[in-house]
This record gives sequence, structure tokens and C-alpha cells, in this order.
Amino acid sequence: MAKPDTEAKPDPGTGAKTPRERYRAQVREEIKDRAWEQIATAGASALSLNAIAKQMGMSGPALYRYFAGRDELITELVRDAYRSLADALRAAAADGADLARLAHALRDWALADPHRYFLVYGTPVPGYHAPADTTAIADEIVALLLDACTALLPAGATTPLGAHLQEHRTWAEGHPAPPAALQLAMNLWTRLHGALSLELAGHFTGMGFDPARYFAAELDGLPASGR
Amino acid sequence: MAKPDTEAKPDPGTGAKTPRERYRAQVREEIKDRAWEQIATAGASALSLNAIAKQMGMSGPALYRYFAGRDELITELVRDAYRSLADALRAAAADGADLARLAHALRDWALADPHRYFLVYGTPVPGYHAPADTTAIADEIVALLLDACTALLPAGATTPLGAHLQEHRTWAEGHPAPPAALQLAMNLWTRLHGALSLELAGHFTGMGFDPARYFAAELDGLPASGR
DNA sequence: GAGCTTCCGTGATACCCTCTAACTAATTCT
DNA sequence: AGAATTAGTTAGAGGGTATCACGGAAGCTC
Repeated sequence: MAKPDTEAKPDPGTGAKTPRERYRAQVREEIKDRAWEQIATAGASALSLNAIAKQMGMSGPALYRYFAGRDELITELVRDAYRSLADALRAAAADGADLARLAHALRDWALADPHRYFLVYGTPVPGYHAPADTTAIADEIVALLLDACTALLPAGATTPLGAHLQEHRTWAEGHPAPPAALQLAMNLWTRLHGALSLELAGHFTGMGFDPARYFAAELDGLPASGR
Repeated sequence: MAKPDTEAKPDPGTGAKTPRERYRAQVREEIKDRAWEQIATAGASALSLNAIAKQMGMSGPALYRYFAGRDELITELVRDAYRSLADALRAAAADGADLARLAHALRDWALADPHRYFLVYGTPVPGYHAPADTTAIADEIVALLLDACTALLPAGATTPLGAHLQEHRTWAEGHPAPPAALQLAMNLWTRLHGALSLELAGHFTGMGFDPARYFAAELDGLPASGR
């Protein structure tokens, strides 16, 4: 108790941690992996700490050494999902800010694991509230879209809705996007989400048409690339 | 609910339903009412047969006399939700087929009980598969949209995407909508759903702008009313 | 109205889940 | 080596779904 920490917490950057911390991080990672498996097959609502523990050969309550509870695990997964999406979009935007590239990166990411998409953009979980740091990542995602939209439009471009968005804007503040770019980014987001989420939820099954084609058409019809 | 289902279980000979059947229907109705209360406050995933039973003053397993299980209750609620939406839209379409009226009826219906909207158009429940008769109501809803869209467009109107939709169409077959109307209906559906579901899920909170205005703008921007 | 039948509601039970608490055993620190 | 920390265990409270056998009330028939 009386000791100052002479204890080694020395190299926060390199990952040279104590064995305990290494082990701990490793187990946490395995837990999350199993959790993703469960989510991928049965959705987030079916996630069971107990089942994960058994799968890992240990018994129930042991997991509470690693996560305070189911909610914290889910929070962590949401965080990872956001980060993963941000990474995917950033990678797509790396070689040229192109709406189409961005859009298809989004669709590919969603199709790769639909339940992961729903974890982020789906029906909100009753008690759950996203912590500040995940909304920060969400902001980054929006900023990526804004970048691409801004690049497509003349500097002062504006629209009626764009003006409204500009006037009451408390998001991505500091980003020099013209009003029309705000609208374009919003349209990109909500329209692609509309098409994608209905497709993933299975509402298109049995209708006969090709969801990819519909998605592409929605992309083409965006107010900036079309006209 | 207000409607005493008139001849749902016709009893030839006596004409009136037996007291048993009346009672049974009444209890089923009360169970569903309580279920809707729970859903409205905590979402479908928090629905508990046990809690409903206790709330009604009877003990757990009694409910299994009325519903085979949680899934059947939810199925019934989904069915009712679909029917309720179809009614709302039909009422809106009754006095003039107008996309705006339809759209705002949809939004009002969704805002009245967001969890009900998500029950129908949200993240799919893991094990749950919609029975044929709910998809029939879903078809009716689509048909309502199609009617309104058809009324707005010239008889043979077509678009590239519309042609594709027409060519691989296994929905609302028999409806004499021109290809362009198919596309318009799809756009109406997916775009409004995109804006609405993100709003209801809380993804717009903290962004500052007015969701109603955004929704209205999306409606205005539809490929038929705009140009 | 007596008797038969049908159906409602109950308690007991099995099996899931989350999560807490007390205890043991291993690991690490001094 | 001894002390402190921490991982993992079992036990158990509390809640959920769902099945079962039973008692009793309601309806139906004569």
C-alpha cells in the first residue's frame, strides 16, 4: 500500500506488458472471437456468456473476471464493429475519394457479417447507450463520407435542405464541407442504409430482383453523381 | 382491441359464439395488450410471458393455454402490426392517392410506437420466420404504394432499373404498374425506411437538424415528384 | 339437476440465462 | 520464502421459457 509504483508499466506503446496482462488480453480476445461467432450465427440477442465460457472450457462466472457483464461485452463488440467499418471505409477512400468505392466498401462490409451491421445500425438494444468513444468513431465515419462528398462538389454549393443542415449542425464541426455536401452525405448514408438494411433483413427475398443492382441504382441516383 | 372479430370461428347452428370462445378471445386480447405495453417501453427482446402473467394476476404457465410460446405471441404481434400499418396506409390513401399523404401516414405510424416499427422492419429475430399470411399483408402494403405510384406516372413509363424490376418481378404480380412505378415504389419504400429507421434508432440525435424536415426532403426528392 | 366432458389455472419440475459471493489454487512480487 | 494479487471454481439467488400432471370450474347433454 505504502509503495509508490515502482511497478513496471513501462512501455505503453510497444505492447511489452507483463505476462499477466498479455494473458488477460489474449483471453479477452478469445472471448470476443467466440462472441462474434455467436453473433454471426444467431444475432446479438442470442449472445450468452455462459455458452462462451463452456465453449472455452471454463465455467460460467469466470468470464466476469474479463468483462463486467453482458452489456460491457456488447459495448466492446459495438466499438470493434465501428472501428472495423471505419477502417474498411478509410481503406476504400485511400485511393481516391469516390462515392461508389465507399458505397461498395460499405455493402461488402455489411454482407460479410449482417449481424455485425445490425449491431451498429439496427434496432437499438433496450438498456444500451453508446459510450462517448464509439460516437467519436461514428463521427469519423461521417467525416469520411463528408470528405468524399466535398471533393465532388464546388466550394459553395448549396441546396435548401443543405442550408438547413448547415444552419443547425452540431456534427463534424470544423469540417469545411459546403451545404450541398452535407446533404449529399446524409443522402448517401440514409439511402444506402435503407436499401442495405431491408436487404439484410430479408425483406427483398422472394421479390425476384437483384439487390446489388438496386443498391447500385440508388448510388447512381444520388443528387450529385446523377446530375 | 376495438374490433370483436365478427365471425372468426363460425359456429354453424348457434350463430353466437360460445361463452368459452368469447372468454378465450378476450384473454388473448388482454395478453396482447400487455405485450404491446412491454414492447413499447422496452422493446420486443424484453417481452416476458412470465411478467405478463404476473401482471394479469395469474401464474406463469397459464399463458401457454393461449399461446404456444413466446414465438407465437410475437408472430401474432407482428401480424397485428402489419395489419395496423396496412390500415393506416389504406386510410391515408382513401382520400386521394398521394405519395406525401402515404409517406406521412407511415412516419406518424412509426413515431407513434417506434418499437412496433422495428418489430416489422427492424433487425430480424434470430429463429423467427414470418408466416405466409403476414407476407400477404406485406404484399398488400406494397400494393398500396404501387397504386399511388402508378397514378402518378404515364402508362408506359419506364427506366433502366424499372425494366429490371419488371423483368424479374415475383411480387404484386398482376398489378398493372408500369416499370417506372415499380422503381418509384421501391425508392419510396427504401429511402423513407432509411431516414425513418435511423431517426428512430437515435442515430440523428445530437446532429442538430430536424428529422421531419429531412424526411420531407427525401420525399420531395423522389424521382417522380421532383422532375 | 345429475353426470360427463372439456378446458382453465396451479404447482412442481427441468433447463436455460445473468450475476454475486465465498473459497481454492495458481502466479507474481518483494 | 512469504505475502499479495489474481484466475478459476462451486454454490446460490433471481428470472426466464416451457412441459407435465393434477384439481376444479365451467359448459354440455340427458
